[in-house]
Amino acid sequence: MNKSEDKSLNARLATSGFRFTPQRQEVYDVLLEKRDHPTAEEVFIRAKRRMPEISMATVYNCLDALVQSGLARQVTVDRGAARFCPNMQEHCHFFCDTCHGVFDIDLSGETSAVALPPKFKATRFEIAIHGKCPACSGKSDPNG
Amino acid sequence: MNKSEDKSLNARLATSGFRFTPQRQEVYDVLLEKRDHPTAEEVFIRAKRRMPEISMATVYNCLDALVQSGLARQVTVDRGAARFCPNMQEHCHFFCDTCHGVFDIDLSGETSAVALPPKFKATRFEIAIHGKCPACSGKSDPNG
DNA sequence: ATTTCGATTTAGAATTATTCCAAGTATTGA
DNA sequence: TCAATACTTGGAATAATTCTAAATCGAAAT
Repeated sequence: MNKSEDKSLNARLATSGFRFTPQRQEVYDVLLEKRDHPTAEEVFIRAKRRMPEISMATVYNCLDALVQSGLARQVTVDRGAARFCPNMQEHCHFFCDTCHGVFDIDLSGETSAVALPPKFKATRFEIAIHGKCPACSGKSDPNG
Repeated sequence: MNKSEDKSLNARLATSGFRFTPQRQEVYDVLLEKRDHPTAEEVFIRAKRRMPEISMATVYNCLDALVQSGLARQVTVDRGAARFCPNMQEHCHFFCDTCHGVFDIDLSGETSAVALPPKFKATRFEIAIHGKCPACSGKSDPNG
């Protein structure tokens, strides 16, 4: 599945000053396999299936290396555990307040034009949308 | 200073099912006095100056009541402590990666038009912009 | 003004998410 | 192969927040 990803993983890590390790490969594979924005702990649980010796500290280390290498994004739902996403295309996130699912929303074609005051220099931006996903649109929000 | 705020504070709390208390008044006053997006702990320290008996648990409780009553917003900088903001006008936040300051950026006049897929229902959105504030535009980023 | 009942406050314990640490292991370059 | 350094591991430590139980307070009805 990730034959083609392998080379780019190794190269990407290397250009950011990181070494290629089996753990980083495994963590990256976990992210690519199921793109449901898992938390570090969820990544840990999934990675353990094929690599039972892996530790939580290593998962955090690997995720950090992937983020710094531009292979994954850290997604912050307000409070709670950080989530991780290997989709590096320009997109934002939709958080379902009912089922707590996280969905990628494409942003291509948007002409974002927030007018910053003079001298403010933006390097990146995040858009988080909260609401109800299709599966939960009928249900009432348990959180009120 | 907040003679006029008082009534609205009381009324807002009431319509959300909360009681008016001196602690909630104090916490709200702290937010209104210095709009630098303090964390719960910073609010706690400031509130203690005039109300030495106040506890951290109460500060969290009050902040939560204010947020639920629509008097304040919780601002999430990625990871780290939550910050609080009494500006309820439509705006987004600019995070300076150098001095870690948080700035309100006006959004009035923006025609945000993120195209959501069918059946997604948005209730609110957050835009976070990261970069350098005017004071830090000259400096190099200590974080790389 | 007094009673009453539920909301609120408090201090501290508990929990959650994450980072730090020291020791052993693996990887890369000479 | 050997040295230097990065990486992994398990566990301790930390940071932020939530929970808990008991005391207190506030609002509404007497």
